[in-house]
Amino acid sequence: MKDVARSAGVALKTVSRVVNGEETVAPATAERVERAIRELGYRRNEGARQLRQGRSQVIALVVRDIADPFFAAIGSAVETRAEKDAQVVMIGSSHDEPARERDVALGFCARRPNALILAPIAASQDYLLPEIADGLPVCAIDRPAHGLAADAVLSDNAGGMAAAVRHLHAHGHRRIGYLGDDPAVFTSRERVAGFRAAMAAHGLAVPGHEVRLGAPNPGWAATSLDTVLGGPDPVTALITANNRMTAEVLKLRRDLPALVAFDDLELAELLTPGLTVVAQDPEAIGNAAMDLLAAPAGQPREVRVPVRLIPRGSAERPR
Amino acid sequence: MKDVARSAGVALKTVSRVVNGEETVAPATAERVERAIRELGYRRNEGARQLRQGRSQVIALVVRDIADPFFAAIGSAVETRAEKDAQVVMIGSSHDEPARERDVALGFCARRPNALILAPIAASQDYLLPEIADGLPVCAIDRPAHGLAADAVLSDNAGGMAAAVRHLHAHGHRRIGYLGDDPAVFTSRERVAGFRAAMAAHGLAVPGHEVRLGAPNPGWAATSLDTVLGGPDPVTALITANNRMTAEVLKLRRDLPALVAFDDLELAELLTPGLTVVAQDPEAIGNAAMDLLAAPAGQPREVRVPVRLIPRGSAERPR
DNA sequence: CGCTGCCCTGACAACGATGTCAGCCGCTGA
DNA sequence: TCAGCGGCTGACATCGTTGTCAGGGCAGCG
Repeated sequence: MKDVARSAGVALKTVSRVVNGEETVAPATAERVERAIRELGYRRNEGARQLRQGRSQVIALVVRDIADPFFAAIGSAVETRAEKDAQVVMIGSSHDEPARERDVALGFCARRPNALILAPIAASQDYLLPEIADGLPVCAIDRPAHGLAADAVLSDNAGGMAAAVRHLHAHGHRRIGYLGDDPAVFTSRERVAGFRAAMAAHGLAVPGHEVRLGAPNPGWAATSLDTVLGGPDPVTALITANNRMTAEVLKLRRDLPALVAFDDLELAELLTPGLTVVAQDPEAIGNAAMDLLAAPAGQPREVRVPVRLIPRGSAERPR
Repeated sequence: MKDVARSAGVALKTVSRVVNGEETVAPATAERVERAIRELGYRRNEGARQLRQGRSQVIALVVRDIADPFFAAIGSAVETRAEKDAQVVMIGSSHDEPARERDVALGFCARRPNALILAPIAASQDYLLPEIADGLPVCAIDRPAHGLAADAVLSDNAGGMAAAVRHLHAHGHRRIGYLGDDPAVFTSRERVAGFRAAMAAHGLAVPGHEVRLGAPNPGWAATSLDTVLGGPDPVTALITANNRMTAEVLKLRRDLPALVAFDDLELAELLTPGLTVVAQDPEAIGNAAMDLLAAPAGQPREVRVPVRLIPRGSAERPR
């Protein structure tokens, strides 16, 4: 900047004005400065700018795993929105480890981002309290944050399960098995509660052994499948409540009963039969988070993003 | 920092020393400072640090689309490596638009990252020359950069096609159709050249109409399929050279001939039959890029990352 | 002609951290 | 006793940018 000023024969401040497109510079002067900028290949140092102005034009995004298509899609939506305001996105993954969530989030905070979007894993995010006190807007996605007042954008988990049950019921199923995640997980609790409520609303019983909640690993998936399908009176339909469980189940058996899966999968339509899913809307989640952050409020807000049932065959015809 | 210094009764510089873990601070003093840091919730401002030290601990990553599983996996690998050095990752997508690639990359450069990893789209990346002159290490991935001397990490495209042809040949196929991307794309040229070379090496002819190169949209995929499968003497096997073409082809027909697809797909093993692919190794690409950037050299280097043929059924049994 | 007000420009301090260098203190050894 | 040294600490300048404020020049008006 100093070089530009010297080359154009003006003061630093004038270069600053030109760079920022302020109106109060004489056209001839601006022209000289711009030529110098081009000739010298000058580019503003955003770090210094951030130092002077307080916050950098950066959105920090902490997800569970950026390689997960769901979070990758959220990242894509956030990035598209950020770009409109000349902001950039820092992305980090917690890999479902609380300590890593904290380290990554605090590492981001040290860069003084404009806002933080976080998919909470840890039991508490109170480590963010100093940052929030310092004016950092925080928005939780996928699950609510704990230990602090932050906005949250969540999928309509219960509504999705209601749709799944309604769909299966409409296709004649009365005994529906449910394979979900560990109930320690917030979304798992919401989904299984939604499932039970929907079953009750249809006057359907839910025997204990037909709801299986646990970590979606191959072993647990296999025993769970045996339990719900193996007895004298097996279920005629199945709901898998997350995509890892869905994948395990599909790998284990070709002769599954009617199936609705929570979470869409790439190529789900190419399977035989096509996989009927309750799809979350990651773009909408990312956009909603950006909306909340753009319009700060005194009170923490919660946005529920609709999910959508996509019939593709696996739940519609008898096997 | 000023508050911490006052609270601990020391000078700014001493706080700085403690924060940076320098040895020359008396244990009692360090203890006082650390307590003050905890009590005040002080966190170093990385922007200011960057200003003083020249570069921030940031890796900039520009991909074609972060929602693409291939690039998401690269991002994940880069992030894992970066985290080890307390670096963070800024990710942006060019969405295959040259202007956007440039804007995103230069926006990142303004943050003075430690290094830039870029999946080139534009005809030239010479807009980066000033940054490189300023000491920014740049590494291209997926495709080489043009207009500047930069390291590159590329998949072994030709080797992958050789493996595909070898595999199909071993399973008795002599007439192999090839559906690839627009030859304006670097990887497309490498792959089709690899295909032709491998066919020649096996003494197989490649009639012109059996190689179809174009943008992987539904219309082009349909006419291409008709061309290679429709004549009096249709091919008995097919290679799809990128995952979008693969998806289009799979959607169009159930009764495909033997098929090898370049690029792995989520759930490819669950299709009927399982999809035989030549899988790229995005983690290895991300890691190789980080390796190159960590060990700068005078000369630009090129790393070829091996690909791997994964037989899953679509190429192994007659249909 | 002098005053007012506007347009344009520049000097300077400040953002938060760290590199440089100087200085204080107590101890060692002659 | 005192020079010298090593361990520890602090004052100050600096990184690149922008907010604040002051001031020069000129047109318009009385």
